[in-house]
Amino acid sequence: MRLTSFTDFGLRMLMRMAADPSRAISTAELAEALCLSRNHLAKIIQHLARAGLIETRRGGGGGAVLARPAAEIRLGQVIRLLEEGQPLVECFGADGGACSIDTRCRLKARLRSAEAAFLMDLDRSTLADIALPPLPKNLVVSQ
Amino acid sequence: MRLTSFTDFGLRMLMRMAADPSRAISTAELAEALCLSRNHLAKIIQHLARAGLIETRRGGGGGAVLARPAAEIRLGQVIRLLEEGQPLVECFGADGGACSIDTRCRLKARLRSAEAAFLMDLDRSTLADIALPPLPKNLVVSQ
DNA sequence: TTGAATAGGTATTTACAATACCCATTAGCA
DNA sequence: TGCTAATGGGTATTGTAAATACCTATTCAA
Repeated sequence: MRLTSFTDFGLRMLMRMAADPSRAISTAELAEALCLSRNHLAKIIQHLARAGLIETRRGGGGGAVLARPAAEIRLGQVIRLLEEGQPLVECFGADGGACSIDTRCRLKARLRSAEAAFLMDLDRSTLADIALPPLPKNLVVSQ
Repeated sequence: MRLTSFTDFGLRMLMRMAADPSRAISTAELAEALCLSRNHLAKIIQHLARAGLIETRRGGGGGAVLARPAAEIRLGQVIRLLEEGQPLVECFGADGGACSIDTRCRLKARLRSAEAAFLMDLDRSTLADIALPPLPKNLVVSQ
């Protein structure tokens, strides 16, 4: 069972934004903080923005801000979003009709149930619960 | 969130064995039934056998049989086994110590909890619950 | 003792996540 | 009204690990 690094990084970005919700953070700043390419990170930002989780502003002084209070953003929601289009097993995918077992398969329902349990458990927490405590300015983060 | 095809096929193989638990099924037969390469499938068999879930016998008339009654094999158990060594996120892996957030990370615990919820939900079912009903001999499975 | 089957290592292929690059667009500011 | 800083978004490339294939040794039954 594996989440994509897309999701992994998305979560870390949100954790950082939640630590200082009033400030707009640029992709460049986030990329440096997470030791990640700015371009890749920008893709995740765009995805989150399109989903309405964050708001972005272009131009000087621009960047990304949480669209809602961190306490109103549930973790399950975030992961559902970032993992969307990633099927748990092949036959859950868009074209997953080639299964020879098909209708007689009693496994599918149980996998779906377990997936729901996974997400529901995460929904018990919000972004506010995992926000990064802001670092003291003089503390250097070792890479 | 994704399971490997290794796990996917492993489950399907077990479903089939559970449908006819007294019979030893050869890898060749299973491979044909699942439209899968015999070699690849053999790897999964070996893994399951080493874990004690099934027993294999070489020589003529050999094959694989469930080592325990299907009703005693829980699905969570199977998936834990087949997915072993597959970390949910990078920092859960063996060398996942390079995280800049590290000790201040309050996400890890929640992910672990959700993963446990996923497996516990699956543990509510056993192999017997998802055993394939045996196909009538005259019915051809379309590929 | 022969043939059918698993055991298991190694090599190869392939798919896709991850990354990099480029240019358009937008907004603030002097 | 330019200039600069920032995102938007497409496309191309790379890298890695899963998936597959192949080969040979070993084991067992008849």
